[in-house]
Amino acid sequence: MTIPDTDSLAAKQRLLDAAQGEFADRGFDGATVRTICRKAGVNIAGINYYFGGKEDLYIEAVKQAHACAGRMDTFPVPVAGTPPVEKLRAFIREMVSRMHTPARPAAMKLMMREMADPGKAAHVVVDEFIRPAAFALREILRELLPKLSEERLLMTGFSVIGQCLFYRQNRPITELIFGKEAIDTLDAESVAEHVVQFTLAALGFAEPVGKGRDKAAIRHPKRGRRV
Amino acid sequence: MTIPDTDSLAAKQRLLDAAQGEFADRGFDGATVRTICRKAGVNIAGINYYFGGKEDLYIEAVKQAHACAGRMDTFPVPVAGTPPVEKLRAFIREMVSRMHTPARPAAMKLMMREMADPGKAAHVVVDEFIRPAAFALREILRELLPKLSEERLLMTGFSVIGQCLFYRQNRPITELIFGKEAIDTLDAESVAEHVVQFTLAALGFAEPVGKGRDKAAIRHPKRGRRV
DNA sequence: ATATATTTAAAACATACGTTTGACTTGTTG
DNA sequence: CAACAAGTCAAACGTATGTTTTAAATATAT
Repeated sequence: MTIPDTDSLAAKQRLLDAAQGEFADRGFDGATVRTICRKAGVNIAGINYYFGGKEDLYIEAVKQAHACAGRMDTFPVPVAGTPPVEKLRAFIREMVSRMHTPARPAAMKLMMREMADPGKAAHVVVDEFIRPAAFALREILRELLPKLSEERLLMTGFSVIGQCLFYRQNRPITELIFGKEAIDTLDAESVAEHVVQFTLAALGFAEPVGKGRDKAAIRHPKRGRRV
Repeated sequence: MTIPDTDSLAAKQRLLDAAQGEFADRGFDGATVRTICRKAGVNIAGINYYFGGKEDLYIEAVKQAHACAGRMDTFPVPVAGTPPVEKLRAFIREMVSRMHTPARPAAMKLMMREMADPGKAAHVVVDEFIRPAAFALREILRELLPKLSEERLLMTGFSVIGQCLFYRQNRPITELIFGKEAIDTLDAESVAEHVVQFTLAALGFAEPVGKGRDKAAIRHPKRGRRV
């Protein structure tokens, strides 16, 4: 029995990286083992040798992707006593930021693809990435709006997430409608600011959109409830 | 030259219907011409005979789908003089309704799939289905909030659409997270009501979520701006 | 009624895919 | 050195797919 040397480890890792890119760009069916192996500089047989088959390679690629993209439960945890409004603001900022300019675009792309129609690797993404974020948001909202029913709490969370996901899930379509240039001008900061204000206003913690003086209205609400 | 008789029309139409279902369920690559032909009760050669190939069949299926799903620019046009708030309310209701319980589920599914990663039939869907709706919404919002910049106008529209699309685009994932039962209880009416109130509150035309008396707050805003 | 065009049917074709095979190289161990 | 396992490689295998071909059946028009 030999301990795999650096070269073989590198081969396996190159395979995973190439797979991540190809699966992200073309999906499970669209990607071919031949292309992945060529991009990785590994022989065709390498996939079956190291992973046992295309499907196992895919699952491993998704696992690595979700690890690389950063886990949702590692959101910057606010210091104790942070007002819930600030927690919500931080959550939205982080969410929009990760959607807009992820550290590993291919990894994020692959994860989103797996979310779009969940396959055999979905539960991994959900368990370690999505669910913690969803529950964290729900707790923030519960703290913010204690009187809200569970159903409304759920839908309110969906309203927040829906806004954040929209720009990533529908970017190609929005570019087709309004032109690539118009969409490109919407940087992560602007989007985050907008979603924060839109959401806080909807919940009564900031001036309504179109009132007040934009960002100033967010930071110093005059009619918004205090927390 | 002969006019196609009813049987041949039926064969072509059966092919289109079967294609719509298969493409919707399995995507372009996942669907096979053999399965489509079998479901349509037509010989394998029929696809190439009637449409010239799988791809042309797909495009035709998408065209028929967008026609069946109802064109977005045929949204119930409000009577002249309708307050913009009412227009927005009607828009959201129609949008959520069509997303939640479409008249032709397969058709809607196929359209959403084509939107998710736009292919050769995307421009058809965009030109005749999506763009009119997007522009209509923008005009409603412009009328509602004349002072808003173009950029904010765009993002506000995205906030509305993002909420409406979320439930359809992410239903499988939400079911994985919160359980199928919890999601199933969110009927179209509840969702529409919530999105309407959330949005109107964000724009300053209704009570914030969690304040007031739910629907009553929507219909009789006390602090909301008058229109 | 005959000729022509249209439609249906079965089989074959060419290609691309995931996988497997078997030989060859390399590195470690007794 | 010999033996053995791990890694690498090119070639082949079996299968599924979209398409084409060829021929028969059916309908339409003159």
